[in-house]
Amino acid sequence: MSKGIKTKETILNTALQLTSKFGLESLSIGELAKSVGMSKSGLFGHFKSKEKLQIMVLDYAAENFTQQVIIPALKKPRGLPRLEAMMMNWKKWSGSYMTGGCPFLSSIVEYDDRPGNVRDHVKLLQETMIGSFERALRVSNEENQIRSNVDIKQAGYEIYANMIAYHIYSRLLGDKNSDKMFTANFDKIITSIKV
Amino acid sequence: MSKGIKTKETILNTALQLTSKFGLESLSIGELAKSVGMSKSGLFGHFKSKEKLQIMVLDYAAENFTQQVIIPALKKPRGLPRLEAMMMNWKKWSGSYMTGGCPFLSSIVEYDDRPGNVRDHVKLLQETMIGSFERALRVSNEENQIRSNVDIKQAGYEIYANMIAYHIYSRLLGDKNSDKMFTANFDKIITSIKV
DNA sequence: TTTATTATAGCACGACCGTTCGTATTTGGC
DNA sequence: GCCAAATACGAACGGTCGTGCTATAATAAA
Repeated sequence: MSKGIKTKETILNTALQLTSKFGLESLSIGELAKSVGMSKSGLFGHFKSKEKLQIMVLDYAAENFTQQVIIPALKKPRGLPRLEAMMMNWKKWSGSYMTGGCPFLSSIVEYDDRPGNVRDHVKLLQETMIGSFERALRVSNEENQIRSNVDIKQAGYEIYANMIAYHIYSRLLGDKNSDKMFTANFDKIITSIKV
Repeated sequence: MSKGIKTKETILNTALQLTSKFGLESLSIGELAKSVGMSKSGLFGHFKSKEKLQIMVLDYAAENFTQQVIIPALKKPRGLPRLEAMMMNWKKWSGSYMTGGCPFLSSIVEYDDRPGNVRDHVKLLQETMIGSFERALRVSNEENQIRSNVDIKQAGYEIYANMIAYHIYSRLLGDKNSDKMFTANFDKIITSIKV
């Protein structure tokens, strides 16, 4: 492996941490270079623009998400157990950034009203994630774990809602019951669709 | 009324619109002055720092929220009808900013990991809003509209989750069914706690 | 080891940031 | 209409932003 992509990895790793704390927009090249310990122009050379850096950070986070949340869940039985594993993995993953929260959430909100490549990319990644949940739900349907008339998109929406709310309750509000409420709500959603 | 607070009102009005689109942090004094049509230093004189401007924008938005969401709902009967009215008013209110979404959401996410006055203020305002929902739920309890063993904090959490998810589904994902899913989820929550 | 390529640093650029200051203009009370 | 107070302006400050350019240092290929 060439040295180039190795430092790139280092940069993205630091960038992801900063993003999780300050958001994708506040991620500045100068500050990032300082954190990594290299010159601004040296770092800049790896990405040809700030926008490309942002998108690479998003992809890096997505890859991270897949490895930590999706892949391990595939070891569980198809359907609901797999979905539940995803939830638990996500909770652990989003809490694993000591200084910040889910690296996507800030990007979601920052760019939801700003057309452009970054917004498109954020949107794509969120759709992919929600798609994973919906797929698990469809499989649950095939396996007769949930009622056949369940509205899968609606269930995915509710699951997603639970994740975001948990994030805000635990991070902004600092509610010590947020873990309990997250689990209770997820259980409630599952109970409402189970056969 | 003195001219000073009249222009201040104008400034805050424009600032709120910009905030709803770009977030509190991206709100720059120069850009804001240009939008309002006055000099940067002239505008700056009304607020003694950027942080004070940000907090005033938050308070202005909160006042706006109270007037458009809470007050009108008070005309409805106590308890659940009032809560439902709040939801509908909020949906209309958060969609009333043509260019952006709920002016709070961006601030919530931007500042959830950054200690300081802005964060404290955002937190306070969110707690106040959620408190309004919880109060309506407690009244619903007194009026025997919901079961006496309902966990009010949990119900407030779920209602809040629905609001945030609706926002993201409609704004970022552009899902045309988000209205339907929002209503369906709210109804589901209410049904689950009703007597 | 020499060579070609890649990676990094240093410097400078124009633009914008929040903020301060001195000065002009406008306003409201008398 | 006068005068003090409130309001607005223009210019400038030290910083930081993203982004080029050029030259040097480290690496990979020959």
